[in-house]
Amino acid sequence: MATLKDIGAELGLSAATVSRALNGFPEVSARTRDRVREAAERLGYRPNRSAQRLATGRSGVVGMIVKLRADMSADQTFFEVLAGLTAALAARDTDLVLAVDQGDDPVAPYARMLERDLLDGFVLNAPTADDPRPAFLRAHGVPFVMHGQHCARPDYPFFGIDNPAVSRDSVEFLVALGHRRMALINGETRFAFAAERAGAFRDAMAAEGLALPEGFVASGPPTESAGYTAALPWLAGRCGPRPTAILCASTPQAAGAMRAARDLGLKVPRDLSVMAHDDALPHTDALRFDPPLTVTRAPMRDACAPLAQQLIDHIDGAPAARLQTVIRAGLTVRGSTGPVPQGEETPWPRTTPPVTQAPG
Amino acid sequence: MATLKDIGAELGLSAATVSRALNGFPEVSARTRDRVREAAERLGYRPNRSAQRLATGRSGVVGMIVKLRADMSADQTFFEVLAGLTAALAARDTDLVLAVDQGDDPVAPYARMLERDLLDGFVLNAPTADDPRPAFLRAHGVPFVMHGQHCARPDYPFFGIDNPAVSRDSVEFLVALGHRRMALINGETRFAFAAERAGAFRDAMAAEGLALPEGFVASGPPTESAGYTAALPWLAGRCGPRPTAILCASTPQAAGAMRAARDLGLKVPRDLSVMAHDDALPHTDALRFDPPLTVTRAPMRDACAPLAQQLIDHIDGAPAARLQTVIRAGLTVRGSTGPVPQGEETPWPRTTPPVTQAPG
DNA sequence: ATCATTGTTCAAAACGCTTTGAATCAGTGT
DNA sequence: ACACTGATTCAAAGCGTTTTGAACAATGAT
Repeated sequence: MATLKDIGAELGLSAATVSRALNGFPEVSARTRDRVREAAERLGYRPNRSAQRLATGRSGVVGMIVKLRADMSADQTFFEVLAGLTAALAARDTDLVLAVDQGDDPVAPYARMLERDLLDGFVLNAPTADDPRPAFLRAHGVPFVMHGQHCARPDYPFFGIDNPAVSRDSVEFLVALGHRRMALINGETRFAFAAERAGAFRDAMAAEGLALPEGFVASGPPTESAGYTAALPWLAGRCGPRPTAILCASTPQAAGAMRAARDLGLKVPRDLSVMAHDDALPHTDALRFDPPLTVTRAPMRDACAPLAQQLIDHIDGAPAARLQTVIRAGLTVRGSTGPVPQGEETPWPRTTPPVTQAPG
Repeated sequence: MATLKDIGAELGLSAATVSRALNGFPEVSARTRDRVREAAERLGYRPNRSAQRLATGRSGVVGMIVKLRADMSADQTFFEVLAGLTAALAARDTDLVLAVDQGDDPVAPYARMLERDLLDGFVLNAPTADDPRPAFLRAHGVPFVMHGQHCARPDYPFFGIDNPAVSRDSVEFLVALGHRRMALINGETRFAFAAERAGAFRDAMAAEGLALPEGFVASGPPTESAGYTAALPWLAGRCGPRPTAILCASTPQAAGAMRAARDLGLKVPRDLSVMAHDDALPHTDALRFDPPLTVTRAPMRDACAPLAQQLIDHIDGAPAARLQTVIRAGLTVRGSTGPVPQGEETPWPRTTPPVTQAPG
């Protein structure tokens, strides 16, 4: 295996110059750089990672904790993220090591990983509303990046979508179609994204002057059956006048809602509009919607490269404030939404005094 | 962060002695070793992995390729193995990095990983009958360990179970109960373990002088529906006299076979004996069998520590021949097997001349 | 001719560990 | 007293990088 010294000897240069040339430092002449690059290529030079890491003081390893369910399965998104992250991190000469965890303490696995190995940082995912991990890792001085965000304005690097906008855009879109009774099938409320979406959904309804009885906000996992179970009583009219539009946190939930409508003889979009947020996970792409589903869309796949980039920049010392990305999901109108049905333009009655709209 | 030199300074020793003391070399006196250990503990010493790796010439990283299905899911056993392996490898100061792969070429992902990073070795799993990976990795001089084995007598380190014995023990057990018509619901035939089990099943039947029409060996994934689909026509008598015992490659398949029996009004074990090989995966533990299932059992969880150990020993230079573990699955008799039903003691008719038993 | 300036390169130190070969020290037998 | 052991310990070299501080050469200005 060729080393820097070998290349230097080959060209009559010092190892220092060769190192600089390969790392693109400005003070080496263009001619030298080219000669070095050529020789490195020719000799099949591969930098020794251990030596690089020793010299730079970094381990070149970042960690991620995989939260397992009791049945030893993980989030559907896991492999998608794993594939994307390993590739993106590899491009920056960094390895990803995983630890699986089944415990109740959210920070314990991080503590274990920290004391065992020296990691350069962590990738966190699935933030909960009162997530203790950011404070814990900050206290230990460990860089990390979050996939998502656990509060509206975090002080750490993260990549997430504008969750309030998802709800707001959806409500406004439905209102423009004349809808006045919109229900929400949300994600699991322990997750921060779900809390944000629910809050913004309520705010948006209030901003439109529309009542929203509590019973018309459900929450559950991103499964077809969760969508079905939530939608069925609403559409059967068991909770009061049925909603004319249902907003779902995930596409499988939307599939369930549509099945509930079908079972009750309701036509989409004639009698009911259904829309969802779409993470564009490959396994849900297989869901064939009829009619095709109107969605707000933000491919999860697109998160990996920025996450890797931002984490490594943060490890390299970039301030967190510069490493925050919020993307706005785009609204794609398809066939599952339509104008409010004739005669169904009445909002729900107010069950409680109107909510005072939050400032801002 | 304390270094070896710090500890040496603290005790008036050289870094070399401290290194030896901590690594348990025999030439340091017991007193010194204790003092060093105490000081290391007190100063919170953690060895710098990069420095260790640079000095020893090893990267401290081993790789594993995760084969994904088209729907971005992996083997059910994946997380079980991941958790066990990372823990076992961590105990030997080694990290596991994963690469996910969806391609058709079995060796391409290994080639990619090799050229990108310098790995100390690989963990391979799910060997197929004509697995090209051992030859490829050997040609590149990369150590590896196999979970399972791709042929009867491999020349590489592996940890696997004695698959022929699984079939043999099961057949002999059923024969002892008087059964003469046994059918096999096997694993997917591309996997080596399934080929071994099928071969040994046929041999064992032949050794008992029993006919085995081709139609009574099925194969499929380890799912309940695969078991059901395979068993139903047999039990309905559509393929000739129905088997009095069914041997399954996995417990979900056994669940399917038992459901098929129930649907046809057959009682287990009165009318049909069912047994299976049990990998003891946690997600299948949830399967409640009624009656409880007779199994050959070899917990997959037990494979991780030996796999890690053998791989690292191999990297350290131990010869492959010393690093091969074959465990014999134990037979646990429960309620799903019983004596052959009265009047069903007749073997299947020979459809072809009796197979000459393979030597050995 | 001299002096600064800029651009390019180098030798050497550092990173923290392992390992080699030599040195020290106690104890033993002569 | 002597050399000879065996048990401990040490200083130094090395692993392959990155980075520092200095050196060198070419250029331009004085």
